[in-house]
Amino acid sequence: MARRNDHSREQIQQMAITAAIGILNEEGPGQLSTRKVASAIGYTVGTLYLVFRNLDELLLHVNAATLDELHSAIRSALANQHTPVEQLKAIAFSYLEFARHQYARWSLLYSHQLQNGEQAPAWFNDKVNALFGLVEIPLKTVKPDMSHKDLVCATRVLWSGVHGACELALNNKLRLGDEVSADVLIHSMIDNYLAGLACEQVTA
Amino acid sequence: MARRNDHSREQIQQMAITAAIGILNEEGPGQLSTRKVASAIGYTVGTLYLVFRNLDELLLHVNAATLDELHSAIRSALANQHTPVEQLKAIAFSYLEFARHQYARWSLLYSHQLQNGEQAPAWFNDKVNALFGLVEIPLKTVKPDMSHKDLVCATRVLWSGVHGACELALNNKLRLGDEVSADVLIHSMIDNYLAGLACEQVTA
DNA sequence: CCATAATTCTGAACAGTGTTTAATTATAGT
DNA sequence: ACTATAATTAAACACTGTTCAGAATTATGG
Repeated sequence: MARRNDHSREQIQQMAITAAIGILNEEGPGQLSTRKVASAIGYTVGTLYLVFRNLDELLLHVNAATLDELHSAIRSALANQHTPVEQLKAIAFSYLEFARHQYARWSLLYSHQLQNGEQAPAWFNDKVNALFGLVEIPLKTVKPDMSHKDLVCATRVLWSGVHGACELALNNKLRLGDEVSADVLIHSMIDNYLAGLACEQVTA
Repeated sequence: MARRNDHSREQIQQMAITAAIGILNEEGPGQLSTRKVASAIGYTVGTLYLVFRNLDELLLHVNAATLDELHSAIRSALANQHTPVEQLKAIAFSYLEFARHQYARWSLLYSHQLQNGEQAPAWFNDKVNALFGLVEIPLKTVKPDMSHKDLVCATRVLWSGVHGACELALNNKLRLGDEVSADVLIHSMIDNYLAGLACEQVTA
């Protein structure tokens, strides 16, 4: 059999992405394979390679969908907060919550590396930049006299700091006792880093 | 052929670990396989499974060796620093340098997850704790009135913060411009977090 | 309406992976 | 010397990502 023409290429693409996300959520990253995705959408592997260059490209689209969901999760968490510090914490904790509840997809965001030194496409990088933008807005309110360079720097410090705490805490790599949790780490990180920025302001 | 008895189990174990490190350094994590390690030491896969339970256990030993090297790299960087803040920065920057120069092994430290929810053995966790201990010493000098809980917390915040900055910067996930680098992020992170801790002290 | 061209899709193949196990061989003990 | 024991291999199993010849269907042109 061949030439069913049941779905367009775009439809098959979207079906594959959805199926991959399903497998990721229900069976974990180790169980995701091209054959499994293909059979989940009622096709064979060959068809998958007609629609994606390789598995890497499929995963890139899965990651794009994840970035979109993370973006809207953060935006809705942001809606109820008014002071900039509360906003920054809302971002951090919705990030942590997302990592906890969508662990497989969240970790794929970082574990997935493009091969052969290929660059992610621009539309993908735009999604990443949009996320950093969400942090930059309240940060600029906290310290309006910041240069652009300092704003970029502070944004990345907060992002990678919170990310590192999430990653290591959720992977049990921090040898935390009962007293300290990821939440405590993030509170301390944000409070003290922002306090540090404020101190500088006084002495400058 | 069989029963050569050329090496003891411990020798084969050590040869395999060394060979795995070599492959990791020269060909990258994607090229590491049981057959390759086995042939590099002049044996077949079966012998490897006589000496390690599985590939996971071999990688655990590779990681243990990496932790040891990281420990001694930090200790030698620490030797020339005298003020606690300089010591904390020396730790952070030798961590960054280690990540840059031993990237494959450094990332294996975090990407390698034991399967089936198995726990790392105690002797491995001791090595991790020893690293955190290196941070705790100068941190306690900076702020001697800290509770144990606060010390554990601050240590992990600094560690995961610096780690997150290294990971994301080295993986090009931060969309940094030309102005900002991993070094700048780490300086900002440590300076402001410590300044934040100091501010608290005044107001408390 | 029919022949031909173009496309979709499959199924099998390839080279690789981790892991297990039967069989073989060299050594050690009696 | 003979046997029991331990070391080692080679082959197998079930999987992986990827490619590709060919089959089957649709679309096109005369």
